[in-house]
Amino acid sequence: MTMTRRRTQDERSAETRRLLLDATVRSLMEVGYANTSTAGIARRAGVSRGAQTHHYPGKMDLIVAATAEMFANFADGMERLAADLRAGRIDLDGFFEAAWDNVLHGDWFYSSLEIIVAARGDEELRGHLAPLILDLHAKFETTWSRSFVATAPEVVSARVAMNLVMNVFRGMAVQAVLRRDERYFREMLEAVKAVLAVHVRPVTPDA
Amino acid sequence: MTMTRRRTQDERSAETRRLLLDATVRSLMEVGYANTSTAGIARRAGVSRGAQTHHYPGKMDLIVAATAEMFANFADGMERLAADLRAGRIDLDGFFEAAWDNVLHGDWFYSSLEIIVAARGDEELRGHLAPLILDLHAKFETTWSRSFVATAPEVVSARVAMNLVMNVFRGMAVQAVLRRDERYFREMLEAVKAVLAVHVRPVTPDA
DNA sequence: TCTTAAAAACCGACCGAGCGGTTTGTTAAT
DNA sequence: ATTAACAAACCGCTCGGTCGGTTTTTAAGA
Repeated sequence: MTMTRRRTQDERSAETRRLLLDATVRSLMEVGYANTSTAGIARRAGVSRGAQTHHYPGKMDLIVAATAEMFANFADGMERLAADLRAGRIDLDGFFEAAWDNVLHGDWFYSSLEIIVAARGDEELRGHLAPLILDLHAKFETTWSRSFVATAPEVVSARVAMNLVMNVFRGMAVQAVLRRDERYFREMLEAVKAVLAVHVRPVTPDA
Repeated sequence: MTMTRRRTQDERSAETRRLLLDATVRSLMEVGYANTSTAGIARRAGVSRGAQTHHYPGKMDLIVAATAEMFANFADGMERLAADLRAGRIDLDGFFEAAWDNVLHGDWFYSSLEIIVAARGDEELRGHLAPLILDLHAKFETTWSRSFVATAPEVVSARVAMNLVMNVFRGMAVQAVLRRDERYFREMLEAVKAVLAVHVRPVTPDA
């Protein structure tokens, strides 16, 4: 028997919740928000619908909880990447390459795009998501301002530079849905690096 | 009676199709793709469901037809704007302001965002939309290359510069869903203008 | 330690609503 | 008379949400 006998209630809850949140993100990635159903999530999680409704009574609860966790994971990942840059383990070029790869191939961007678009016409969902986004954005700014200094802050501040990059990445990732052109995106990425190098440079390890 | 008697069949069809396509875009704007239904479109159009199914048998037909028309309208609007720039009726600053206003407050961006996101998980829809996007993009490039020249083409070509701007606008518009901050977007827009002015300048009227 | 009642986790059937699509019938143009 | 435009009822299906019942864990008392 591979069965784990007598798990505590907390363990059972945590396991089920984990399966459900992972399945929610997977469903958003695979079929999008419009085609994501509570039944589909439960099926992907390998959990009964009863268990799902017990832990997350409504669809909204699932989406919001999954989003909150996903955002936290992404903020952590970016901070780790920026820490590598500050410590000199990677250079500016490697930082942008990794960040873009994370946006394009990670779960975060397209999952959040799905729920952001869904939130546009859903007052309640928007109310739940707005604070999560604000929090994520604040974390980004902290990470970025610790990692970069502007060369000419009066023209383009470090904060504005960060948002420019984020917005270019966002736009590129949206475009990538209907335009799978590796060369085009490489060209764009190089241009972003070239343009940004003028306005911002990574902090040098002062040790 | 305000009734128009004895309209020709073509007139009746054109009118009904127009009402339906307009209603489709309105529905996408108001409730998003996920909550857009054929019945809702017919209701918005003030047309019976029978008439709707007669002209556009499936939901896909409505979406694709409305998208095609919307893209064409947007391409025309941009070309008109660029023509104003080339003719000296507006300056570079006015061009970017109008373009951004069009993205943020026009129907085009958010409607197309809805269907692009929906297309990500829908093979058939993607197949219908991809050529429309390619066509729109080609028109953009023509308009842009007639209106701008790169100052240092070997670093950032005019084409790349255009795509950078488009992608920044895309990203900003996505962000605007959950972040209604006029000052922030003004700041970003000024930065885009400043950064781009280095790499590109409008063609001067040669007359 | 053993018993047992309560609580929590879990299960699956059920429901009304809304969906996209089909079909049958009616009105208007040709 | 023929055809296109329009109308509305209908169908099978899936959705999110609800609910009564079962199993597992927990905790209190003998």
